[in-house]
Amino acid sequence: MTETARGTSLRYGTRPTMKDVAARAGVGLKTVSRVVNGEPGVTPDTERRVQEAIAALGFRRNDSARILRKGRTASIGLVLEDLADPFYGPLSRAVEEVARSHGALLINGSSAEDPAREQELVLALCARRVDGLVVIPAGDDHRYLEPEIAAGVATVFVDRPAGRIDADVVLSDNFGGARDAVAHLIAHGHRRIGFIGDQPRIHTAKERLRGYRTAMAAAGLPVDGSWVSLGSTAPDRVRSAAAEMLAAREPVTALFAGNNRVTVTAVRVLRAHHRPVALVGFDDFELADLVHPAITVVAQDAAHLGRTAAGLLFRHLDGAGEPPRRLEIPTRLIPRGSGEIAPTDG
Amino acid sequence: MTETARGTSLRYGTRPTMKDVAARAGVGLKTVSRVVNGEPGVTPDTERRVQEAIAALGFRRNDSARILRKGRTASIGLVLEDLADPFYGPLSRAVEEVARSHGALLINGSSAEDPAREQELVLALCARRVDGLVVIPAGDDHRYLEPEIAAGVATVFVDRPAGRIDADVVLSDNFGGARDAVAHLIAHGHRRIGFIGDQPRIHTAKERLRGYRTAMAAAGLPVDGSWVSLGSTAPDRVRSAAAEMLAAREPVTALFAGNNRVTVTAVRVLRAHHRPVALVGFDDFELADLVHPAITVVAQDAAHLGRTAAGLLFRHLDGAGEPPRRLEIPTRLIPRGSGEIAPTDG
DNA sequence: CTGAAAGCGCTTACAG
DNA sequence: CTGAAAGCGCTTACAG
Repeated sequence: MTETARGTSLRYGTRPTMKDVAARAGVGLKTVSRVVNGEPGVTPDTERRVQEAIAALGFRRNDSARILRKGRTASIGLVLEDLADPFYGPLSRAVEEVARSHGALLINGSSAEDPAREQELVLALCARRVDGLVVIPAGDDHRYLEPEIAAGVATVFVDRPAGRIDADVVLSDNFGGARDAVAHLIAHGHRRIGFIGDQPRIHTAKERLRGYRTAMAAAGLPVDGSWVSLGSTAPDRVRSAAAEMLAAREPVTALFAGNNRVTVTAVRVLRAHHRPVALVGFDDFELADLVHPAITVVAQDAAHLGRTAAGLLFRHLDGAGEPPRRLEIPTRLIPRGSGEIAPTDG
Repeated sequence: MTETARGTSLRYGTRPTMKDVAARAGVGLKTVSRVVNGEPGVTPDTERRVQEAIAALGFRRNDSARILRKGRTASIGLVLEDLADPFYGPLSRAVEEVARSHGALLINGSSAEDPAREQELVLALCARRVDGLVVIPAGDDHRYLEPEIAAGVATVFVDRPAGRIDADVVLSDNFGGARDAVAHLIAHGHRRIGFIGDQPRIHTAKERLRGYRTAMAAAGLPVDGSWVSLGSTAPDRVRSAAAEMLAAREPVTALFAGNNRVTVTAVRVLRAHHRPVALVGFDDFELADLVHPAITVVAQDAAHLGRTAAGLLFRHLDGAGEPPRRLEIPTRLIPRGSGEIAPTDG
């Protein structure tokens, strides 16, 4: 714990290096490297001396230096919309587990649904030389990533496809799930069904709208323009969209909510409404079965999305030279009550 | 896009360096460094030539090399229990925002409540030379961190204190919140109140138990041993603990649930129970107001915890040589219905 | 079994 | 305004 003859120290803010360990143990640098990395070819006696020096100095290998020399950083980046959103927590954790099983760390960042911030984050991660990227894109033009991908940064998009480049993508079956949800409402007798979704520039919103329209068309039902409302999922916007559909001369008798945030607000609006209205929401959430009526949802498996994307990423890093793929994860309709309410004509 | 005379290339997996840019632009290395870092002292013409070379080669500065030379990595580590837990999402996001405002990236890891995994993660982050650490500890002995802290890794513990070392910590007022919750139930007429909490080695569980006991004692109420059950928060364990308390000869008339996972299971158990039982839960959650009866909770502000911890961390990194502090974030009782149910004697 | 030299891609300190 | 040399802390390739 004291200074060595060669000036090595535990001074605050200064860390011992392999050189310091070598000097203290009276061996060469390479021998220290061998011990630290568990390489063979060191006599037990030498090894002991090196270990003692390591312990005495509190040495810990500087992985930044190692990374610079080796080329691989053993870290991957995950860019998503918002770490605080309950949909992305399980997705993140799943990516982390896969990374961990490959000995890699995870650097996480939120784009806040801002394309400029997404790009800034992604390029910062590339500058750190992450081995790969899992991206839930906010923007719709990812040509800025082309040089990085060409330089070897494995990249997989999740939840939404990449824009204007050819890259791996793992999606939920947004179209099929939405179609099933709306078909379910139709099967329960509804003819006037409203859809409140996220901003139309978001891929999932577009796909879910397409599912809605397809189900309506398949049943031979017309879609009144006032039944569809895409935009921000902020409570105020959703609230007024729902209020409008419910107050029309011929009001909707059922609502299809385009994601979990919309569903939560829709539940609050319907609770205050004078007449029962059916509801199916895209995305499951905790306690959906305890609300009254329990909420029928189209569940997507966020952890499955994350696991699949990370798996694809590491397959690339392990050298599989496969062309970009598009994988789709199925969704599941879970009837719980709110989606089975019969239409009540106003 | 073609090879230069000096062999620089866009070959897959190989990235151009400043040296390549310098060669192509016909300038020295230091000039490229100046342009890349926006340093003054470069003529417009030279700058243009360098920029052209950068664009042509698709150069992006390697921050690993930069970090090695500069000493600071501009990244901090966050070790928590489980990224998928809704309590940690907002906390993470808050830490990320503070890091971002200081130009730092966030490396995230889940300990899965395993002390060995916590240590492994923390030391891996130290080896990467993160500038600082925000730790939600799983273990209760953090002496392994002493050399790292001495070497200058700023460290702040959140949600639970560090074990056997003196370090900054930001906590919720677990004791006060629990005491308020139980006092609330007592004020509504309850005398036999059960407490189901997390494993007793976890600091928050101990503190909340202390709050429970203090409130009971303050009201002059005895606590029967069978009314307190600490352990895993897995649904099965919680379910049987609750069932036992409700089936006793003199059953509890109210439950205090020690965290959000316990609360969720308690709600399910009570829903199936033949007689109304009051419930207050520690931790708020989405839709708590939509369940019937709406759930009375003691809310803690996870984002506030994260923001405070990260703020403290960067104050240290910015050179404030303050001694370790212990900050406490207040909790808030939110009455919604389940906590105001009167006792019904069996 | 052991170690000196070169180099990873940058920045720093200095000289022109 | 510009650049050659040294060095950050490791690993690689090689020689003894």
